[in-house]
Amino acid sequence: MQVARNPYISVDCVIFGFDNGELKVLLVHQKNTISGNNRELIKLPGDLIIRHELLHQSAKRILMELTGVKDIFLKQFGLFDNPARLNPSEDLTWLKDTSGMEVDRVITIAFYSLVKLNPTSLSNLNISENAFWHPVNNLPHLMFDHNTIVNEGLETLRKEFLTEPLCFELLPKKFTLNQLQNIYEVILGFQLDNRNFRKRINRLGYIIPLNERQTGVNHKPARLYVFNEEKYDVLKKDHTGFVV
Amino acid sequence: MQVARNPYISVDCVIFGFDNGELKVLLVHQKNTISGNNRELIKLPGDLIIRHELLHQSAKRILMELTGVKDIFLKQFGLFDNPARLNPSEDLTWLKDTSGMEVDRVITIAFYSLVKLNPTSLSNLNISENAFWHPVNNLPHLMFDHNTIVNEGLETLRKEFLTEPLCFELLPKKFTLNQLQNIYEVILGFQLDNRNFRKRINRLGYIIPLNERQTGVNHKPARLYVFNEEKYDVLKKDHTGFVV
DNA sequence: AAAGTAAACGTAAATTGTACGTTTAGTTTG
DNA sequence: CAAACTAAACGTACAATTTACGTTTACTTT
Repeated sequence: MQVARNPYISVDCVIFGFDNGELKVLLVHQKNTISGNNRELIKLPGDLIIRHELLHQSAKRILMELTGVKDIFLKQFGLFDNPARLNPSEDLTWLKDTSGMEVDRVITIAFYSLVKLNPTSLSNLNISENAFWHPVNNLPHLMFDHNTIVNEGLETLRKEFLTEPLCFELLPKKFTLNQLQNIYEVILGFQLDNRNFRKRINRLGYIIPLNERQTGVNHKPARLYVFNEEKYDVLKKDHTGFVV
Repeated sequence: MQVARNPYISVDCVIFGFDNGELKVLLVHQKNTISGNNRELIKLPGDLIIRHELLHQSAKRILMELTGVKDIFLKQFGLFDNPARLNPSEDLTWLKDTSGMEVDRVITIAFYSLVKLNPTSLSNLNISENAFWHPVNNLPHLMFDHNTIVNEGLETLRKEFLTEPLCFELLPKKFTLNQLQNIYEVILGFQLDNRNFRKRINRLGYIIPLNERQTGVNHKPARLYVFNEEKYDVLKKDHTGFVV
């Protein structure tokens, strides 16, 4: 803790990981160094900000230190400022111990992100032995108000998933329609009709079929597609989609 | 400035007012008390937060002091934390003068709201002579990064307007379909076909026709409708509306 | 009584949504 | 090498919604 922190403002990151059909969250197992307290402490990745640091930078720094990942998209989605959100006897003691500062009230700004986990990337977080992925369902008890933060993050993710092309964060450059459909089913939480899904995708005009096919599968190989962001931007511009 | 402030965190409010077909923003004209500076200072309603205050409370307090309005819905939509957002020679001087504190960096949390302006309510803000409504188009130069904050607030408003029943914030309990349509046209910024608009509304199932009619108009009086929030909640629950 | 004004109803074609059945192209197995 | 297996890919019929218009109705003003 060499660098000067701001004792009033922290950042917490809700990093969702899509792991082969299951949605997970990145958590950190905090070694409990407080004397006389033996409870397991689990929390979201987060920290007090450094004095003149941009909050996006704080979030990136925290993730970099923890996982080694750079260039992750991060979106601010919430503010948690209830003065009672820190348990005075436990959380504040912990904060004082680890930050070395007098802390009386901390507001936290929450960010979320969505990354894909697969054998070659993040599934094995060797960088920090304290970080681990946990399914979003059946979360353990987290420190502070972090259970609430995860739930609001999940709500935000589902909402944004319907209006932003977040799905492509989870796909390789070239993907099959079934991979795309699977992601929708996992995030939205229900099944879609494959035949109607294909028709819808083909109508969109910005998910482009290639003359390439899947390899290494033991059945008819599927056609590969790419997302054309330029076409997306043009076609979405005059899309009203108004509901009420 | 008797109460202890937190010198790192402020709140800014982007209050949109719907004034008979025109969208306005609430601004405050700041009397310039800094010696040797005669520029007009205009800004959003905002302030440093009080030490242990909830940020929603800060926003409500600021609006109450300024306009006398209570019970306004407020939604956090943004975070503005660029250390360079305050002009050191001008903005920081002003902040130090008015708050009486040493200030080196202030992050601000932005909230927005939407209220209706009409002769009997807020159009004439007698409560504070410094507050005034200004059309969202052709905004003057505002202090700090407040022009940016207004623009992002407007973007958020338009987005949320499409998925949340915000329009009813602007309507009396009983309203005509043309009043409803007018609000959509002003906020979204384009015209709608009246006949198709009526059909869509009738299909929704939560905007209920009454056996009452408009009075005091010099043409065929329109039927009055009410918004049924309970039906809305039920009907919206299983509305996927997914777009990709 | 006629003209003016906005409300309210209606209709036909195109597009999209929904619920299914069938065929195709590859791999694996006997 | 043919049969079985697996998932991909195509198709069809009907319902619901969207889109672009024309027409009628009810009230006020001249």
